[in-house]
This record gives sequence, structure tokens and C-alpha cells, in this order.
Amino acid sequence: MNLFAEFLQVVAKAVATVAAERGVPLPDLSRVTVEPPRDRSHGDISTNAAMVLNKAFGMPPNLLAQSLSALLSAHKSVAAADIAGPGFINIKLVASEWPRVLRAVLAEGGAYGTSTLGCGKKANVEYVSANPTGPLHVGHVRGAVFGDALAELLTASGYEVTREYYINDAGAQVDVLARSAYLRYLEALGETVGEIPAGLYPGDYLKPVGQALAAEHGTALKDKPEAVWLPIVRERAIEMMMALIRDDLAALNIRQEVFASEKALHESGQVKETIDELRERGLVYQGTLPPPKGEVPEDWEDREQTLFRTTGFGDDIDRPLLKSDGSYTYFASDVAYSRNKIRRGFDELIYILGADHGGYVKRLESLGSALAANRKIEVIVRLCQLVKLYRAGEPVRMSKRAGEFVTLRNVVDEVGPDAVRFMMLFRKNEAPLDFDFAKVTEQSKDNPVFYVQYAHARTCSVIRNAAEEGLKPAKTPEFDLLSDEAELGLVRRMAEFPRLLEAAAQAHEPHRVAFYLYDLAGDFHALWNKGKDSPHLRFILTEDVKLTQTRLAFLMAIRYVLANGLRILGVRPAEEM
RNA sequence: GGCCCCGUAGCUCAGCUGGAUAGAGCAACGGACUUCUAAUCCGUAGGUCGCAUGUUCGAAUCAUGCCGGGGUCGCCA
Repeated sequence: MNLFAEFLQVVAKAVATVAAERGVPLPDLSRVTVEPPRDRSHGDISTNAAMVLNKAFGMPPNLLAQSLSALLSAHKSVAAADIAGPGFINIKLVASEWPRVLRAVLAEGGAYGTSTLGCGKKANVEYVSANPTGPLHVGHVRGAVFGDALAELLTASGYEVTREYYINDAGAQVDVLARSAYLRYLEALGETVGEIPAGLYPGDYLKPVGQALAAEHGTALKDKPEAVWLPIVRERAIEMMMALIRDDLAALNIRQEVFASEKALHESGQVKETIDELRERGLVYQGTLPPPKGEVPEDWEDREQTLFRTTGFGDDIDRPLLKSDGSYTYFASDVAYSRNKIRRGFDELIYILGADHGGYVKRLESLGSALAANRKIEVIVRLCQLVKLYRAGEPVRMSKRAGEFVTLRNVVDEVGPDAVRFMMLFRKNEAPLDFDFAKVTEQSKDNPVFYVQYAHARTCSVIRNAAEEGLKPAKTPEFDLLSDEAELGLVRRMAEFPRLLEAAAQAHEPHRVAFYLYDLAGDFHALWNKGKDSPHLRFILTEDVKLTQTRLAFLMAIRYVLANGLRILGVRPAEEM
């Protein structure tokens, strides 16, 4: 149940009635909002209908508001519909509406908040997609968590979601990986390799690859030319690196179902096919690109390349498909990959990238329209800003040259997947984020992870304590017994949850769920503390069984909303702390 | 120089795609606190929403131009 969506229908009906009376065609309602007012004193639900539609009706907003409010106040759920300010209609609901919300939460349980907003559209969320050359590091964490939460949010909103990882297993970097692994192979055979030369990957994580190769091939690869061993070593190394990466992701409770290979796009001929198709459509030409505006790089020289006319689809410049030596660019496989996704039937292609990939947004978007054929493909790119690590206020230093970087594992092992996930989502994605190891493990109100988790644990603990005294949540609770402003405030907040999820899904902004939960937890803790001064507000009142049972049912409703929100963020709701 | 993101209270940030008197949390100040789970709570104060024009009933939000900070800019991935 979505209270605000229900009332949008009520308002729409009132609008239609007035339109019929005045002989005006039914106006477009897309700008009409039905939302909780910022200020409580303005009632429970507020709509801007009269201000947005007054032109279509050819009457001043105040007059239209009067007609609408007269119709609205006749509705059985409405206690009053007042006109305020420049033409807002503020609706006050009858008291019985709030028990209705709570009964709906209990009836829907884990499904409360879900919607059919997406109409079953197929969405592909691609995230992480780190090069398979080593373990994931802290820079990958935010995108990983964001992508995963967004996928969950869209699933809850009625999309059919595929979680996908694109493996860059075809470029020069995997050859570097292979050469690095080969040294480890020689090392495993007992040779002294000394320090790993600059330009190769020095990390210890390649030692197991060397050992595996030694075990599987013995000395067979040893004195062979690179052309012989490289493909073998490369394939094995990539395989093992991907296993490592999957483990890293699993530590964060992330499981993507599709791992798409760039190499496979080449081997299956899809890259060539794609370019041929574009050629047939006259979108490919030989040409040179202009140097960057302003400061021209010193080693700049014009080179002729095979270019794709992406400017026809909203890009700033045309993009190269073939390098000047005739080999494929990385972008060529990107084009083939986009085409591949579209052919798999996705309506929405969503990319989660790091902020340093800002330059990719336009070219990816242009591919959506260039390859859509006659379909409508939506390409949505979300960039995640940098995460700065702190330890008790001090920035954590990393030296890339020495090969020392904080891995995803380091972070997850230290603070746990739940805290990592919540903190990564407790900021909008395009804002930089500070992550302090000390703070996220702190057991205090200053730590939002703890604050929200504790709210959930508290609901569980009260229900447990009550059970020990033989008190169970009522089967048919009498929610009209809840009349304190703190209780009603909490119900109002819960009523907003479905609306909030829809808005968050539409905007592709899972952080809104995190902030909502923080507010909800705050409301709950406030009510709890009110019970200190006002014992009649406590949840367990042994002398009033009926009220206690109702409040326990109320607690269950709160718990559902907290748990449903946390599930979207991928944070496990704690039952005790 | 082009493009992208950011600029909101002393600090860290929200602000529901244009709504009403711009909100939280820290920090500051004043109170409460032997608790159904201890890891607190209530209140006060704090603002030229970077600046300037424009769009309209109405702008932190949209458009244009500046200012400041960050990122990025052919064949690498």
C-alpha cells in the first residue's frame, strides 16, 4: 500500500470531476504532486494540483483549489482539506487512516514498499568491472556497493535486473599480467627472480598463479619463446584473478550473475560484425581527430584512424574504432558490448563507473541511441566519487609505487561488510566520501550504521523480552490506541516508505534509502526515550495486556520497514548487538 | 581551453526532479538521565543556499554567464 499513490488517484478523480463540470478536456497530471508537507502543521498530505493546473482550467488557483478541496473533503479518509498559501491543498486525514497503514505494513511484511514502477522492464546494471589483474582495492568498493544496492532497489521497484561484470581480458594489461605471472612461475620452479621489474605487477597475489602453473606444466614453459607461453599463462592468470575478485565481492555479499568477457566478443566475431554493420550504415570513416583544445601535448601528431561518427548521437567528438596500426581500440569492444547487451533485450543499460571515467558518459550514451535499432534504450551512467580513508581522523597514506594499497579485503575484514555497505551508501554517489575506520565501528549515536542497526535490534529485543513474559504481538491489533505524537510521527514516516523507494529508484539514488532509515531509526529511538519520562509510552506494560500486544504489533511493523530498507542496501538487520 | 562533478549553519552533509518559515548530526550554550537493552534524551542559538542575471504564481533546485575546488581530455585500459 502506498498512501500517497492512493491519494494521487483521489486527487485525479477530483480533477476529472471539475474538468467535466467546466467542460474542459482532462489536463496532464504529470506535474501534480501528492506528498507529505514539510511542515506538520500543514496537515498529512499536500498537493499542488490547483497551482499546476489552473491554466488548463482557465481559472485562478484559489478558485480551482476551492472546487477541488470541496470534492476532496467529501472523501471518507479526509477530515479536512484546507487551502493555504498560493493554492496548496492541505489534507488532514481521519484518525483511522494510520491504523490502516500499520495493518498494511503487517499484511505485506517483507513486500511492503515494493512497487511495479519498472513494469517488468529489463535493466542491466554493470558495476565493478575492474581489470582482472589483481585483488580489488578500496577504490572499487564504493562502485561495487552502489551498483549492488541500485540493482536491489530496481528489483524492489519492479524491474527485471541483471547484475553484470565486464572483464577486460583482451587488452595489453592482461599481457602485462601474464608476464608478471610468468616470473612467479619461474620463481616457483626455484629460479631467483629478484625484484619484479617496474611496469609489471609486483604483488604477492601472483605467487599462487606461478605455483599453479609450475604444478600443471612443470618446466614445459620454461625455455620457450614468449609467443608460446604467453597465451597459456595469460588465460590461467586471468582465471585465477577472477576467482580472487569473485571472492572479494562475496566478502561484501555481492554476487553478480553475468561475467561478460571482452575477449569473447572478439573471438566470437562480434566486434568485427558490429563494425561491419556500422560501416554499412555509413557511420564509419577514415580521419584524424583534432588535438585537445588549449594545451596541446608535446608529442602530438595527427594520425589517421578509423572513426565512428558518434557525434551524430550526442557525443562531443567521433571515437576511434581502429588504432593507426589497424588493431581494435578498447572502444571498439565497448561498441560491440553495448550492441550485445541491447540484443539480449535490455531496455535500460546502467553503468556504475568511477569519477575518473567522467569522459565516458557521453560516448556510452551515444551508443545507446546509435545501436538501439527501433527500440528505446535508456543508457544511465552513474559516477561514484573518490573515497578517502581515515584512521581516527588521520588520512591513510598509500604508495602505489611500492605496490602497497588498501585492498577491499583489508576494509571488509576490519569493519565487516554491513558497516562498509551502509557507509558507502550514506552519501550521494557524486559527492566525495570520507571513510574513517574508527568511526564506522564505534558503538554510538555518531555512527549511523550502529544507530540504524541498533534500532532494528531494539525492536527484536523488546519482542523477545515480551515473549518471556508470555506477551505476544496481537493478531488483530487495535492500532487506534496509538495516539501519542511520537507514535503517530513514526507511522507517518512508515507511510512514506513506498513513495521514497519509488523516488529513489526513479532517480537511481540508493543513498536516499540510507538517509530514510537513519531518520526512521531516529524517530524510533526518540519514542523509546520518551518512555523514560512517560512510562505509559513504553512498549511493555504488564498491567495493560491489550495495549502491550498492540504495541508489539506496532514494533513488528517498524521492524519490517527497517529490515526492508536494510535489505535494499544489502545490510543484514541485526537481531541483537 | 573543451567536457563532467562539487560549492547549503563553525565542521560533515540531507533537501523527496520547481513549493509554503531551507533541515539533520557533530561542535557551542542551557537543562534532564539508577532506563522495557548500557552504548543517551529534550531545548536554545547558528544561513546573502559561491556570485549575477533570467525563466514564473513560486528558484537551493531549471537556463545562461562568471568565481572557487576536484576530475578528465587520440592509438593506454
